[in-house]
Amino acid sequence: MKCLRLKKANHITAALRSGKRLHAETLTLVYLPASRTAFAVCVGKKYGKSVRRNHIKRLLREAFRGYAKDLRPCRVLLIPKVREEYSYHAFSRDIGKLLGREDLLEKHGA
RNA sequence: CGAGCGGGCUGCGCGGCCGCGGCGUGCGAUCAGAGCACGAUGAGGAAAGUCCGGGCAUCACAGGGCAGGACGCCUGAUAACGUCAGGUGAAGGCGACUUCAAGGAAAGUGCAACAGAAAUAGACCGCCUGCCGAAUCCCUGUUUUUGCAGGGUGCCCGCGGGGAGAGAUCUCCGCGGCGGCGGGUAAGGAUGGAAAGGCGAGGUAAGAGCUCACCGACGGGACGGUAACGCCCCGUGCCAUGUAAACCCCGUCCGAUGCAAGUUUGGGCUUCGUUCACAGAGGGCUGCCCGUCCGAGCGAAGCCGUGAAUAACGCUCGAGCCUAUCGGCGACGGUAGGCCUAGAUAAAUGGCCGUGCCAGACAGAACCCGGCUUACAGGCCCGUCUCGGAGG
RNA sequence: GGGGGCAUAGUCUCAGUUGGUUAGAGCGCGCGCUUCACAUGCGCGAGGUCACAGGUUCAAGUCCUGUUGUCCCCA
Repeated sequence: MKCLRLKKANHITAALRSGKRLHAETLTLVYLPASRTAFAVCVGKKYGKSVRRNHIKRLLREAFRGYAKDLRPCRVLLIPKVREEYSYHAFSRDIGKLLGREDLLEKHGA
């Protein structure tokens, strides 16, 4: 799971510049095919104070974790949309929907 | 029973599955890593605001003066403090108790709008009193002014008594009013945050600390207390308002910068230097001055930019925590025993299910401590505590 | 993480003296005049919890303390 962290600043800016953007009800997902799978979450100050921001990041990581194993190698940014309430279920459902639509998930066992 | 006051504690619990941070052990084994398994461990009372105080680090071993800043009843605690404890005083509350940046306004300067007669100082009204009823007022001239001269307007009202006169009326005295001028006074006066100690009595023409009692103020002395201060006695007739979170004075304290401090390792370029001495420029040490250091020994300084806005160290054992005991009213300190309790770097604590009354407030470590301040759902405990009601 | 600044009318730009009684100016907005009409010009007018909460003072936009928002700097 450690290897999934996307840290390099230039990687993030490259993904933001030339990656493909997918929109869902609760979040925006940006991805760029790469040799290794890595992801990052974007939660700035506009989402609230530190406790609230940390909570959003945890929910996003937890939701993405469920799909990481089956993902084709690419770099992914997760950007939530500002709203009153956040939940694990909504994030998980939307990530699954977006990844399935782009056919990024390998058929497990195929 | 009701309403309060003060103090303290806690800050969802349990079970299951999946997942995260660094650490240890083992496996693994590379150019360097990584990865896997197991184990214990992993946010707060405020981690927050960054308002104070320290440690620590660099600048110089932390220097002198000015400027600047902070604090301000007393005593103590402490590494230190603007914090804490115990007291003093003042204000508030029936009370338990609470609150207070609480030195100096006779060292000096500034400010005090509006209102009000008057604002740090006085006489507008009023009160009392003396003289007067062309008192006065207006104009002109003159004079430094007071004033003087001339002209004009104009000669107060009521009551009582006496006198003169035939009467109309005139005149004198007393009292009162009205008015004019002068003097006394600071009792009273619509204001104001503040009005020349307060209140009562005596006193007086009216008044006034003018005199007296009480209270207050000021000065001196005795006693108690380490002290702030308290209390008592004596004296002074009483005199200078407020503001120092205005400048200021007095006392105490403060070097600057802050872990993005700073330390370690490697590359390139430029500049300086010629080993001593002197001088000048520059830079650092604080805003200024002084003073001082650097400017070297084959190095130094500056810049660039790569590793690298992903290196390592600093980075967690510390004025540490827990228990017992002793000293102290207490803050706190001593002794003994025990314990090791996050160290991340886009940054770790979450998700789902079950369950317990309710879906659980404020909120997330970033070098570390001591405080302060601010935010906070709910729950629990303590007290010879206070007030009110009822019963015995 | 650490250090520092700012907040006054309408998401505008700013004054406001040593605390003093009515918080002003420009642009904008509204109305009227001018024009055939518009622009310009002229006149009049509205519009303020001085970011919020306490305190000092007789009196606070101003002084002090806390809170909130916003901006800048530091490897």
